[in-house]
Amino acid sequence: MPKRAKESRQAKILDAAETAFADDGYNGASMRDIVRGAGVNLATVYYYFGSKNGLMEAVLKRRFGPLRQEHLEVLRQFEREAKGRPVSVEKILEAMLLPPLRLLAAPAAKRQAVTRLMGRIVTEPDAQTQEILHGQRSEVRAAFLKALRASLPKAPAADLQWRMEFVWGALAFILCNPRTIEVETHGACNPVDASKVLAEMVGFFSAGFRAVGISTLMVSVT
Amino acid sequence: MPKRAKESRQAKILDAAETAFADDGYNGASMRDIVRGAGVNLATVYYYFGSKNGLMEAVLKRRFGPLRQEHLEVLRQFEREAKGRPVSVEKILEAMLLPPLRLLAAPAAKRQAVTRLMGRIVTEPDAQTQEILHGQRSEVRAAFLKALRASLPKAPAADLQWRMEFVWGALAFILCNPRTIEVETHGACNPVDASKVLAEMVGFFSAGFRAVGISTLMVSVT
DNA sequence: GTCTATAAGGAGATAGAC
DNA sequence: GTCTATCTCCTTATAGAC
Repeated sequence: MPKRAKESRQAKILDAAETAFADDGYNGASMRDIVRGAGVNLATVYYYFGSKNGLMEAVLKRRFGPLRQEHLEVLRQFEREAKGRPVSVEKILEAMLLPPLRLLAAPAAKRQAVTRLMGRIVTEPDAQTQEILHGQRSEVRAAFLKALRASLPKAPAADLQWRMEFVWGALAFILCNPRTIEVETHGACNPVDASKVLAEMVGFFSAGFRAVGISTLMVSVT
Repeated sequence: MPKRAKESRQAKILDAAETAFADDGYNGASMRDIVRGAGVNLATVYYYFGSKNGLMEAVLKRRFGPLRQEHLEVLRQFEREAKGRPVSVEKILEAMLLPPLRLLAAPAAKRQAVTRLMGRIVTEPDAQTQEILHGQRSEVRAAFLKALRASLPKAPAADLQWRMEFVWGALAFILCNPRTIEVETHGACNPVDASKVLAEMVGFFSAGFRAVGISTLMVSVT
């Protein structure tokens, strides 16, 4: 059996699994759904991936590995372009948002599954899943936090961290259910138009970052 | 059997179900887990709620109904206080964020389940679940959008809608997994401190809203 | 490497006694 | 209203032929 055929077989399984996990979640998707979608035998999946958990792990690693790399590469590229000066908040935000949003511009068939899975995974408190991502996330977060601190040296560190969390949250929300957004806004917002989304997010969040520390209102929560 | 006992029985089931659904998701939580947590017989749940889906519906309605009411009430209160003038962006944000964040300040035992369930539900693309929330969400969104348009009359409507989606997304993220945030920020961010979170969010997002339309950068996404 | 067949158990839901 | 017992189906996973 040639190597190309093997790889295509595994890729088919990963594609089907990605779609199924994105649609129904880890527990909701069954191995039988997945093998039906991939057009392979049930035992084949266990031969290649060992277990349902192993399959999920492979699905996540295939996507989040390259994404992490791209995140770090784009940021480094902007740092090179800045030639020693701190990178602007706008550029940092672009580096945070562009790699994931680019997935929204992927071919239609795969697009929805990839992004929904990503958005979903971020808010899925399942311990095993979280652990798979922890290492990658920490590294990316640390890199962006460092860039933000250099760019906004006067801002308290905790404020920057909070704001970064808000950005990740908004991003996850967009990725997770673009359809809902389109429906709830009666078509005014079209999440598939990635460059528009990027522009909106950068404009919105950069203003927020630049205002850090300006107004600190306190409200009692009772 | 006195009415009080009945209610307490149903409430116990709802509490256990809320925790289970928040922990493991709809598909991951089993009816047997739930009855174990509630200390009741399996058949009791079917007697009161008919099916697993009916139980989920009841869980959601118990929380989202009052939340919707509170959202609208707080906004109306601020509108009264503004005496005909538009409500400030800061106040609108407070009205959006305070009711859900207040749940973070609830008694520790229930707190986590309620907020995680809410955060999770928002990003759960399950069709049935989404439908349960659609009506409530539309009404709340419309009310806040109207207030925002009155407060920022020069801003393009689509921009305001995008920005509102970002706020909901960030909120869902905080509610969903406060623990992850605490861990990933090495304790710098403490999501349980609701008034701090509110202040951070209002400060961040109000600056973003006020900057609407100022800078519209366009980046090619390729 | 790929298949069939099946093990072993958990799921949602219900019938019917009390 | 509450319980026991059970039905039926589907789940993950594996053993073993080819």
